[in-house]
Amino acid sequence: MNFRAALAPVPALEFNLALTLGSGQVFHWLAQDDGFLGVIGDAPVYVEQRAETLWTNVAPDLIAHYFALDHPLPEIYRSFPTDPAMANALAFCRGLRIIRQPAWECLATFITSSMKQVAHIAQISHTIRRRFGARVSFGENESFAYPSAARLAELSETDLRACALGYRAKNLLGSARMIARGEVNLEELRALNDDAARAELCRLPGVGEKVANCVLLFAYERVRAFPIDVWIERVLRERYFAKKRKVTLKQLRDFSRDYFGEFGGYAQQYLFHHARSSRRQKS
DNA sequence: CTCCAGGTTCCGG
DNA sequence: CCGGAACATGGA
Repeated sequence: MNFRAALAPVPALEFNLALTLGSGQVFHWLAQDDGFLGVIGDAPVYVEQRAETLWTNVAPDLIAHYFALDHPLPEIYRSFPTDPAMANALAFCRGLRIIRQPAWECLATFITSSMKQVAHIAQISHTIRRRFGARVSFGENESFAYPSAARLAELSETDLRACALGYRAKNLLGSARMIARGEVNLEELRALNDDAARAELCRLPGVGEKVANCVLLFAYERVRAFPIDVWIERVLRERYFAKKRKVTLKQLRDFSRDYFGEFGGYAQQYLFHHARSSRRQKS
């Protein structure tokens, strides 16, 4: 591919690109050549990793910001609790970073994530992008930006159900319309503390505590947010409450908030990705 | 065919 | 606050 001759370098210490893109926090990147093809906002992006350097067609600053290359991983690792489950997850996920996604596309994809496998979420994301998003390209590469809330707001529920969304179509449409009308302002959320921002997100249809925490973590840099999905719930019950009979969701929430600390979101993502990877290996 | 997937919402104890 | 049920779809 001729475009690869013009790639610019971005220093990237303590970073594993493939691990980060494959960890279930973002869903639209596709493997191409020795790297990945995707979109950041409206910019078509190719990025590949060679040792401790990323090579890309876009501005290095854009890449460094999106992949959160400024997050202090050594400090984050030191903050992790020292228990066997966490140690295994860290050994498996070293170099995985929590990235900074654009808020709306992160929110929208997690609204469509409920009771869906990661592969399905990616499939839905690509269908919505291809049908309703702007086509962007550089050289021979073509990608599709995620359609804005205003764009989705003008569609019908039938249009979205045709993307295999099922009951999630109503939620995505309802949220897009509330945001398009200005009833919820995703930019103003940045000024709020975690609890206030979470409460604001939960006003949207299809957004409960888990989805709100994913959005806080993956789009708002709230690295303490600890989403509890079926995988993490299993990990917590099996590895941290092994002896207990009845453990409620509230107990799990309280425990994880206190136990995993100021970078709990990182701990959560490492436990999540490790659990999911090792489970799929077995079967 | 059955089971499950990065849940949310509503409803009765 | 807690447990159950309904809600769509597709892969294993």
